Amino acid sequence: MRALREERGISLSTLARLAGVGKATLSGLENGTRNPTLETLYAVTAQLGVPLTAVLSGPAETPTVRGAAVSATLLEVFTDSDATYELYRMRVAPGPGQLSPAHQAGVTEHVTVFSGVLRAGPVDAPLTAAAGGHLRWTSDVPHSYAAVGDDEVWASLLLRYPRR
Amino acid sequence: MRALREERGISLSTLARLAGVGKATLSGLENGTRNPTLETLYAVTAQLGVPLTAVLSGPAETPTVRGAAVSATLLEVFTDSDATYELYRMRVAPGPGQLSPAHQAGVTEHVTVFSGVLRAGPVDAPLTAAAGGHLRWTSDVPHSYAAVGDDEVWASLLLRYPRR
DNA sequence: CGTCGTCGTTCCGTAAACGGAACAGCCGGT
DNA sequence: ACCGGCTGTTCCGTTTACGGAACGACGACG
Repeated sequence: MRALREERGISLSTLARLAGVGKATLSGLENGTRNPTLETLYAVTAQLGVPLTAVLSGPAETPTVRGAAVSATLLEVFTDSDATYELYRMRVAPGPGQLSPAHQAGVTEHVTVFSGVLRAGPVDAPLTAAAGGHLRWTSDVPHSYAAVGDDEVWASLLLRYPRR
Repeated sequence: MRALREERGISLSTLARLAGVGKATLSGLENGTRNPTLETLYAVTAQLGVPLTAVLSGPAETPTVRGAAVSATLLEVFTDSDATYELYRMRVAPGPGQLSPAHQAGVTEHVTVFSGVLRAGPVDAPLTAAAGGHLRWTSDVPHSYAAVGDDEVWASLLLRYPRR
């Protein structure tokens, strides 16, 4: 935490002012003598430009399963300027589902389901998620997308390309 | 958060006892009327068997306006390992809307609406999007989220932090 | 050697998060 | 209808995290 601040070359006083927290708070936070609220912690991490998870010792495991594909309508809504991320809005119609070939190595797919039930992932071991669920896998193998049941599925699809 | 508990079939009272926190605390936590300390949050998530990152959400990104009902619920679904992107699933309830303070300079917000009509963006010049629409703005100024009409809004929220 | 500016820590009154208890609502059994 | 046990919410006194101010330490400058 302190390291994050120091490698940016800003003082405790400055960071406290920028983040809108007291110096006493930030000092105690860096020394581990306080038990911060989320609000406080976020104010500081946001100012440092890192997500909360960057300062939490949390495991944040990555249950990487492989494969998945879209049998759906993809609407590209955003591509990052340096093209390492692509965000899509996805609709999967009821039916037999669709297959997607393997992407380049290192590509990760993130799917968040908003309505319906989606079965997606590697063709040999697909995952299932209902509304609110989130799936993740590395898409360097063939993968599939299918709506479970009679309802269409709406979801967001985020493609993450490896840093070049 | 509440969903995590309910899908395990345990009551609020039971979880509070197992996690060693007060029922009032857990109740307020699930309803977004508290700003929990890390200690409290960890006690609960550890008992649920999920990492802290599984429930990190709204209060941090859109700090709960004290005394007011929270109208936007954020569920973090994914944080990139190098911490330049955060993907959220967002629900905005009908009502007066919710304000979010300015983020650090250079942060861009991307919102894709899945259902309902969302009015969001800088407080002085908000944008509107219906299902399928996409909004984007730089979030270094205060911005707001509000559902237009009587229907709740479901959307994805992508936060892009500047490359360091 | 004094003075100034900034560093990070500590003190302290205030605001709020905390746990326990009391509460109303709902069900199932008698 | 009555009760006992459960649900989740609200009330309230205690604890504690909060920010502002005061503090000593250090370095730069005259």
